[in-house]
Amino acid sequence: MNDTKKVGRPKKFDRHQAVEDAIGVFWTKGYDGASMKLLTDAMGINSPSLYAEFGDKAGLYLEAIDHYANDDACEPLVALEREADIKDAVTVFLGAVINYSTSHPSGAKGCFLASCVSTSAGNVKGAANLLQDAIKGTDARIQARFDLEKARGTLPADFPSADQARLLFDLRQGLVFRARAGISDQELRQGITTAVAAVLASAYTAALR
Amino acid sequence: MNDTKKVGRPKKFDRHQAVEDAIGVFWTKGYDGASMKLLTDAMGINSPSLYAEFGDKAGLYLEAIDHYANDDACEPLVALEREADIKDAVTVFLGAVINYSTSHPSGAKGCFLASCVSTSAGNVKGAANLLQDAIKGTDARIQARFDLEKARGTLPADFPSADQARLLFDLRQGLVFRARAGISDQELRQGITTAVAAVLASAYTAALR
DNA sequence: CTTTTTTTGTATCATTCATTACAAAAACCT
DNA sequence: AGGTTTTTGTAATGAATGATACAAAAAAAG
Repeated sequence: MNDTKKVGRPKKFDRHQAVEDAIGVFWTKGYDGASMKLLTDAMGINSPSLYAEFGDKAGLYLEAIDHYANDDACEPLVALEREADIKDAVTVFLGAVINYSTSHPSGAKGCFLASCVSTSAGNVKGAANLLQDAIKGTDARIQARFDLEKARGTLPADFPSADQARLLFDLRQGLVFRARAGISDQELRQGITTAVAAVLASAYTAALR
Repeated sequence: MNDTKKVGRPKKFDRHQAVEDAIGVFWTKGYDGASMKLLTDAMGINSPSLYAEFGDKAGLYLEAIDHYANDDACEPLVALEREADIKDAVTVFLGAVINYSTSHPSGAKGCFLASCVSTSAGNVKGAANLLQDAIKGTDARIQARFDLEKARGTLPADFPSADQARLLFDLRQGLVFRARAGISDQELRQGITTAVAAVLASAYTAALR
């Protein structure tokens, strides 16, 4: 991208990598638990560099949230969009959520947004807004998959895709909450079938209403 | 209970009230964000009294979790058990969750367990275990209501009450997550009907499987 | 009334916190 | 090479943190 040679001593760190390292610390320790020492150690930079790059701790945090929320490569969502069959898609989505929240490479459990940012939402200015945007963005991305399926005729035309999208995402919060508490992926997986049925059930019960 | 006169200067605080005041601080600020100053101010005691009573900050925290998790009077659960009709019960349960997580008297948003304890689960020794117990206890309490309904014949005998209980509780985490992010109770309420249908749908779709 | 016991209140402790001053280092520019 | 610019690394800042020491206070016991 912007690898154009600039005057002055070159930076020793990659901005994206630094933010992702910071996410790992925030995610495991929470905003207040993530001390500058933990952050700089994990990011491999020293505090003056951090301050020059991100302003302050809160600035880094907001950028971490933004980076995390706008990561189009989020595995569960990609899986939801990848699988051809809608039932498979929802199933694989939930499986990916469980993988993600129980065995993330960073070692963190749960979800950065649900298990860290939510706690800090009222305490770090700007965090709540970013969190709301992330939630609504994910709702919309899930709904888009359902809408696609309606266009294909695989889901009935009156399938309430917005409602069911929120429902699926809400269910996900329950899974990552359990994962954060230390419940095993094996135990979590037992609920997948039920959840898939609940999310897609309105396709079958619609006629009954 | 133990109001038996004891020798020595009497305590100036009520233990239960102090713990509940502490919960309010932890809930809004998180474990690390809840400083001793904030805690002692809210509890109306000074730090030596706090340390004498609870050992240290972590001790107070664990007691707060225990107190919160074993509160049988939890409004949403009481409502779930109170309503005669099962559909009404689930509807009122979710409504109570929304009230609770958007307008709690303490001013805190979300849920103490989902929006505070979950973040600290890996960082405060003992918290994760208490959290798991709280989750499984709530699962069981919800399931009991479904089982009661099966015994009454209102729900079919093959209604998967354990699975649907976990589903309902997971859905709840999604609601309190949204509440913590600042989404209004009005907006949250729009999803209730869909959620109720999803939780009880297997009663109607069972025949189709 | 004195002693004993327990809690309170104040004042303080060493640590850790987020943040910054400043000089050496490493690049490009002329 | 000499000058300019930007980042690094070290070291230090004041403020806030969790936790205590200790004396005064308030009750029952003797």
